[in-house]
Amino acid sequence: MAATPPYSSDSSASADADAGATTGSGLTPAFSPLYQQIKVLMLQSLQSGEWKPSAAIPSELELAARFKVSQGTVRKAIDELAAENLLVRRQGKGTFVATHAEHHVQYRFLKLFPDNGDPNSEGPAQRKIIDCKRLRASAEVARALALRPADAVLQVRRVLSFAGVPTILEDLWLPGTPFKGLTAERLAGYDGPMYALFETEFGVRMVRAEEKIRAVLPDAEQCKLLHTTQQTPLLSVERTAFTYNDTPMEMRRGLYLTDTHYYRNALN
Amino acid sequence: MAATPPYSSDSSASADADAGATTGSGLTPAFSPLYQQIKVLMLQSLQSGEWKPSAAIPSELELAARFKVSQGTVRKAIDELAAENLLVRRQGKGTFVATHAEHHVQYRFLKLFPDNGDPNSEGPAQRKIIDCKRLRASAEVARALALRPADAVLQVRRVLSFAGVPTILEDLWLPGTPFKGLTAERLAGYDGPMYALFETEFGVRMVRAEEKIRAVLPDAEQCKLLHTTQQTPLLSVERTAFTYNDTPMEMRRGLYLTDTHYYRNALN
DNA sequence: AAGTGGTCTAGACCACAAC
DNA sequence: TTGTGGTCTAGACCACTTG
Repeated sequence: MAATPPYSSDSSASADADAGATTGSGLTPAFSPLYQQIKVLMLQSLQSGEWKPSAAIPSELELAARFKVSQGTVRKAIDELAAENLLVRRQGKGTFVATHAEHHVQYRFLKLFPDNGDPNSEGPAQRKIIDCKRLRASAEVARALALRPADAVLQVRRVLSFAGVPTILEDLWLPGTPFKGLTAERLAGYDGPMYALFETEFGVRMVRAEEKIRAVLPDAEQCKLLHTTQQTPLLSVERTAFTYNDTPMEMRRGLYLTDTHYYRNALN
Repeated sequence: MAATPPYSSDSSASADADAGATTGSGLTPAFSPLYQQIKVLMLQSLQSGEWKPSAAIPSELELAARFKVSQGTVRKAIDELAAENLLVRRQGKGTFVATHAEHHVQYRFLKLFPDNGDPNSEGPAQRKIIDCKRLRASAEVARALALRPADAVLQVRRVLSFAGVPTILEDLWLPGTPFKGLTAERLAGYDGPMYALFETEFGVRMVRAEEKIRAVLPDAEQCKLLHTTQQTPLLSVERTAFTYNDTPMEMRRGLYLTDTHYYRNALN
């Protein structure tokens, strides 16, 4: 890029791939700025495993040289990836691939907090795997995971307790193929967040998620596991988690007891 | 800034105020980059009403001249303000002060959606003011609004219906002083979002909010207003909304019926 | 054609961390 | 001292909107 001016027709941003600033098909000029093309290339490095969770990526100057653009342009690409929580910048040290492990908050996607608002006040959660079995996807699960109906899925049921009090009952479903080999023992033996295990053991990194929340009453079995009554209303939290490329990789349904905890959300 | 180098001790970013790059009190050097100081100055222009909701702010070059910095520096300040939804950029037209009115989504802070996920499918909500009265703040409300207990507050109760079905029952409390003159008639006569009325009539712009969500069972009165039974679990959504400077300006408690709707949340 | 935001560059220098 | 991210600048040019 040092030789060719920006916005020129020669917008080959890298040696191995031409992202193409304009995919002119007549409709929708689809102009894409250079830093967006760089971002796509970096996303590929993340997805392919070239850059692994918690590892440092090349320095900005190195990347600028590799992609033949200025440092400012790769900075803008990194800025966006950092804003999406895919990368973490550390001044003086480098830029690192984000991870669900070694994250100072244990559960990044868990929005349930004790009434006093301080998750540290109750210590780490106790986890108990109730069940983990292989079965065929129901219509609902298949839709959520973009599978064919009756494809193999893994189903896990577990209970989370805080200060010894059962508070969350979770059922979750994972696509069978990427998670082949996952067992109840494997889950029980791991002491970090589940999403951290997915990263290290199966190379699946959850990037974002969506939740649908409702108020419900539990059935008899759910009551027993949560030590509560059928008259106690619970939060039903249905989550779909995605890897790169918006690929759904987990469907989860949680029942939250909210007598001593609440679901916190920030609106901007 | 054109004459003095960056990071110099003469970091007076504007003619009328010296934001001071370092408030050196011995501890915590508190280094603040230039664009952050610019951001603070722009925040003051927003807060003081110099720049009003939906109006255009000066162009980047004008601001650069006013603050005696480069265009890139004011861009970075604007970038952050836009990321916080305080400003909206429109290429070719200018940068505008964000507003709760004329926003293509009617209720920016309302996260309840119909099961099909499309809020347009059910048309606009019907609003009915049940009550609007002046009273003294309870301990809980006083705490949430940072008032003294027994200070005057306004209490409003209303019901929102979708397709004719009562779905949300809301109680909300506003500090008496800033909202002096607000009446049920005033609320009922306005057809835009409540937060838009707050902007135009009282000069109060809600900037962000926090919600605490629980599952609850309604009492008899709540049941009547929502046309439901005491055995139907509801979402209790407790919201505190803030203006500039993190000043709480509204406390609200909503009861959401979630048999045909759900609360949607995006996790990043 | 003029004005506004958006992109890109090259270079200088600061803050922070590690050796 | 070196290397990394972070800030700031000045200038060129592109994309979009409006007259």
